[in-house]
Amino acid sequence: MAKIQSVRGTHDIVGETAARHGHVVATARDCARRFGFGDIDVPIFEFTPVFARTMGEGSDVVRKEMYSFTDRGGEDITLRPEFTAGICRAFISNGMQQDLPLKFFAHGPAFRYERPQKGRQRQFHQIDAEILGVEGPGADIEIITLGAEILHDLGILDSCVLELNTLGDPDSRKDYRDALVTYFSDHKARLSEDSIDRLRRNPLRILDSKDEGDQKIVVDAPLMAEFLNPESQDFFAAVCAGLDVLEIGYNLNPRLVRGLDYYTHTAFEFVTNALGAQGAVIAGGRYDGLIKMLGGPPTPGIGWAGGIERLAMLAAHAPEPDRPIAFVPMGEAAEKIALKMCHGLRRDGFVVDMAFRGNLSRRLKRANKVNARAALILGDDEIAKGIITLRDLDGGGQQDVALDGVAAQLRLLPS
RNA sequence: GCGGGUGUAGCUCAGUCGGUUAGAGCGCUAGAUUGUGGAUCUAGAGGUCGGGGGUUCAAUUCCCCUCACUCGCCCCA
Repeated sequence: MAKIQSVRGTHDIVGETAARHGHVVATARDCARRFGFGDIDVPIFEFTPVFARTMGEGSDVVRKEMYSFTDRGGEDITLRPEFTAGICRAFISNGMQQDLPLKFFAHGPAFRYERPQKGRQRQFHQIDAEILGVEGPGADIEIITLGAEILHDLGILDSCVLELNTLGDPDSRKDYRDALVTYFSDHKARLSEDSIDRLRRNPLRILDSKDEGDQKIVVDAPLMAEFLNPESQDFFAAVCAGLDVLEIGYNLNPRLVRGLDYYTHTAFEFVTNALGAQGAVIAGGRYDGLIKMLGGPPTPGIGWAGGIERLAMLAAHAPEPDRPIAFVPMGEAAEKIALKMCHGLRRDGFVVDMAFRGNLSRRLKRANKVNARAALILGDDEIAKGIITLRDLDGGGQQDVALDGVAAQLRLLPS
């Protein structure tokens, strides 16, 4: 490593990118609050079993994508590859079952050791929403609606499609899985290598295979719908009906699946075709068996995660921040007065930028660069007269303003 | 983890069929304008041509390895 560089799959988030990321998070959090979600912040690392158990020992993420290490105390630790497991662990650790139902919003970095691509980094950032303790389809409707509304607020709902499916309750799901294994085993000879592997580890995922040969076999595979018991059918119908009422469009996709056993009922993904292979921008589902599996009280849950990098790439530019006022002191006496005046203006709510160096010309150039609305120029001349020069950087004119009238005069500037 | 593409200035990119001091635009610094920005003009700084090794009289250019980015697969947000 001749030149110091960031670790593969990690990126510095600066400037325009930082503004866009901030915009995604702010928009999502604001939206989540309107839906009654409270903030939660859980540790960035957990004991490895928290993730290994919840995501499934056989899943790719656990088998080969986790950042796991032994810490100095000998503990087996893993950087979070997702949010759900940590939030469920926090729910158990803090005895929150008394407060059900609970609705949480979280955001922050997550880590997966994957081959990086655009929209897929090793350190990436997610927004996350979870509803715990609601058995009925109302939670499914609300969590999906929240996702749609965030996309709407970001201005990208129209470029996304909501893919929707149900896995049914555990009984339906098990019956279906068995039927699939039987069916695909009969066609094993013609399945791709990947899918033969999936047959053992995660048969539902064969439905989602992109291999052409697999797809020919999948066409005639049994459908989940045939295995849904009446309760599961009613549940899914209620979810769809709720989305219909809210006029949230969706595409029923019987091949959208979740491999792990504690997933039940609703599975969904908001997908875009604008990001190549990394099309899922918000995805989630119901995980009624998860908290029990972690050793907590049996508690239903549903949630989703959204990729901030992906959302930020799709979303329109972040709104322009408030334009600053540039404060330009000339000379030592002015510097002293400026220090105090700047502070006062900032306390009054103005955005004030004061360059730390440079002559008048230099500082006005900087003012221009930071898109300042106006400049306040204070030199010996002004001090002698007890005024300050207010220069309108849009119009170009300037005027003398009494020192105690600056705030009032600044408010008069047309934006 | 598998298969392909790409790495030249802070940024976007030319270029060298292997040959003396590697270029442009934008940006940056300074001056024209010692207290007045945007525009213009002038000058300047900035590159171990991603890194290492090999072939060669000579490598930024050809070969190998490696690192990073990127496209697809896998997986997923």
